[in-house]
Amino acid sequence: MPELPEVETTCRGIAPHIQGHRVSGAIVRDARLRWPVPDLATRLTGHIVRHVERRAKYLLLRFDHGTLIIHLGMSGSLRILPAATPPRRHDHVDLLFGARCLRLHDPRRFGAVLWTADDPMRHPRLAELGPEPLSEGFDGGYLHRCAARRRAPIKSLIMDGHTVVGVGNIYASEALFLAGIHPARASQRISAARLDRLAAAVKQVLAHAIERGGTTLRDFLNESGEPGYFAQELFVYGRAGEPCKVCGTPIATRQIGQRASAYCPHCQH
DNA sequence: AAATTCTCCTGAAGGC
DNA sequence: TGCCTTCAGGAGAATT
Repeated sequence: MPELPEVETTCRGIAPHIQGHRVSGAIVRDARLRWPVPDLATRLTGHIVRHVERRAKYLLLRFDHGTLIIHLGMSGSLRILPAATPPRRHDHVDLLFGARCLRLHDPRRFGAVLWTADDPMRHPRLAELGPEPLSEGFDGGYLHRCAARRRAPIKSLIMDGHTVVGVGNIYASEALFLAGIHPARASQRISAARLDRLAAAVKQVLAHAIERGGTTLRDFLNESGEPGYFAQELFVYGRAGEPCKVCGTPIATRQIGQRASAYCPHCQH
């Protein structure tokens, strides 16, 4: 499940291999992703990838005549491989660069490959997104304004891309633990001081994970490509029933906004 | 407007 | 061993 740190790591991993390189062809083996994949061969062959960047969990491959927008969904991954590498099951899309290719693998097909000839930031998928969590625009004050008069659980609020992008279930859970805030607490009933701590915690867990992802052996030229987080560093996510690492109380879980949510009943209020 | 529910899809895990 | 059921999960769409 690619979270923001993994998408960022993917972005950094593939950029050196395709930025400034000319697309020599494309193969769409299965166009049935979240939305139908457009005819990439016709659209991209002969064009040069000018820049690779990330916005939220979207990867943007900028060309002179438009931008390819890629989302990895729940199970997607991108790798740089020899173009002749036989495709495995669920290898849906190849962007060819001479002897190499950028290959999209996505078993659950929740991912997306979209094309826009206009400013990608105005694309319907990107236009309404909130600030990047690691940007200056995201802080306690901003979160406090978002939380005002909102009765939704704080966990739902920070996982909503309109509030802030890239905070998935793992990092929302971990950040709320670090901030000592119960995931189900009504957003409007949390003090500005505690929201300061929450914003800081979100930045902390994401920055740490990105740092780990960047320093971990991730070779986009070969296999590898494991999750960008480390189970032994998690305080609550995936630890239901296990003792809290701080106080020893068993970690509890409950459904919040259709998502499993783990928290420490003693440390989080 | 805000909140909630439904939906997509497959691999993994659990039950027997 | 193997078949069947259940479930997770990002985020858009539909619904209340």
